[in-house]
Amino acid sequence: MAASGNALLDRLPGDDRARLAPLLTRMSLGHETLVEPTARIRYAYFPVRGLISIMAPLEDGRSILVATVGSEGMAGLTLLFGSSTARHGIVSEIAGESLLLAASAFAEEVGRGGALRTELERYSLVLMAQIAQTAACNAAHVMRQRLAHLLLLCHDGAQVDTFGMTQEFLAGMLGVQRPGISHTADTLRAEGLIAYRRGTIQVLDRRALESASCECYAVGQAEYGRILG
Amino acid sequence: MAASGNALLDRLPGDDRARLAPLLTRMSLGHETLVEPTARIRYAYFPVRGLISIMAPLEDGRSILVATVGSEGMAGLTLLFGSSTARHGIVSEIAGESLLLAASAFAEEVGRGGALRTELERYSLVLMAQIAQTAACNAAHVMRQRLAHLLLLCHDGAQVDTFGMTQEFLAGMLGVQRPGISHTADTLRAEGLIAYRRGTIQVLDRRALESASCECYAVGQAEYGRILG
DNA sequence: ACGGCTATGTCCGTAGCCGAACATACACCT
DNA sequence: AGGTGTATGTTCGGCTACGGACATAGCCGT
Repeated sequence: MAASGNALLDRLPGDDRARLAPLLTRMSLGHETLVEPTARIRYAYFPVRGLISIMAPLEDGRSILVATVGSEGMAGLTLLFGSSTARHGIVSEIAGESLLLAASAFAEEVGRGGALRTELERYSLVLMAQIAQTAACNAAHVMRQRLAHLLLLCHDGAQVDTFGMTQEFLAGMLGVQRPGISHTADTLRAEGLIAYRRGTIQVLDRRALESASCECYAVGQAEYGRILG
Repeated sequence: MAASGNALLDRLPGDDRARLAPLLTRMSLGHETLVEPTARIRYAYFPVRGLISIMAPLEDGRSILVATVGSEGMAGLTLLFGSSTARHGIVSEIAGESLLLAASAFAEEVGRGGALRTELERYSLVLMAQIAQTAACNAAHVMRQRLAHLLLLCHDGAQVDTFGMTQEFLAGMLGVQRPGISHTADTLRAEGLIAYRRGTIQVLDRRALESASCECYAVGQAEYGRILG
């Protein structure tokens, strides 16, 4: 069977994948909200390209990024533990494609206690570590580091150097003012790390971007490798 | 059977509790580190009094609070998903008592797929929501709100109005400078919300403390009620 | 009673970010 | 080609917290 492009699915044994394959629907996602906070989660999302974000809503109307999901993971993980009501927003931030599995089919599959359940339980550890790292990051690191971190995640998700992303969206995810992003992005551009124009960002020097980022990007990668690699 | 004092355990059916009871060891905890990051998790901790914190380590040596565990929860939750290596520090911040369950006995019990496993899977949703809220909180709220939030959590854990806690520890948990806590705590004292002296804090006006706190305290309570209440 | 440790109070200059407004300029649509 | 909407650039004062230092004072030991 051909690889799906999603790492969680592609690590499953052949028979599990064969059973799941006909239940998966491939869908193109732009920049759009997939699930609003407090809404019902209708699907589990397995990205193959693009970037999905988990956003925590605040009373003042803002929503802050707490984790991202690319082709290495799954969005809608609370379904695994029987909760089909979203506490957080699930937003497609970078256009791409995802494999969708209806909540009912998902529940049936993980109820079998097979490989997918085991895989997702481990993935939940990774996600929890990522969220915890974000919490520490938001308390300890400055905007330049956090922006570089986020751009690396975007770069990974997009799987190409150039992807659609506005400063407005970046500011919203980090919970900072848009002019702050404008200024910080400008220094990254002046240093040759990135280029951008009206809604499009291009990564020019990924290595330097990793240096500009805080440790949190590397920590996330390492945790994934430690638990699921 | 008498109530253990830990809400997770006390919600279990009688036969599950009877099976677990002889395996639990009651232990007094002061202000001490229970598990260092990267160390083996030897026990699951079910607090009955006191407050345990989950701390995310940073490269610079600091550790930031990402969640707290009181008598409503359990520390060492990664054991549930088969990970016995701690990514985060587990620290007893406020003296109290916990029921300890050895990792091997814990694994055997949750391997049965009984009530404890179900309960803990739901609790993991609560914990994940709490960590996500901390991430948003650290990005969006000022020190006064965050300190009030933390003091409320301490108050809940201690179960009395007066408990041992230094400004140094508070500063470490929030990832801020100690003089900042000194100044902020002073304003709370001037307003009559708390009193303190050398390592001891007293909550005088809990209602006002809730008003001074950000929404994050109430959100945490609500999520617990929604998922486990 | 005394000395020493630790917790707390206080100060200062500086950095980072907020909050808000306004100016510019690109891209799309007609 | 022109108009419109949106993305980006830029400025400003003000506030919060940093980072580091030093002073005070309560508590514990001997």
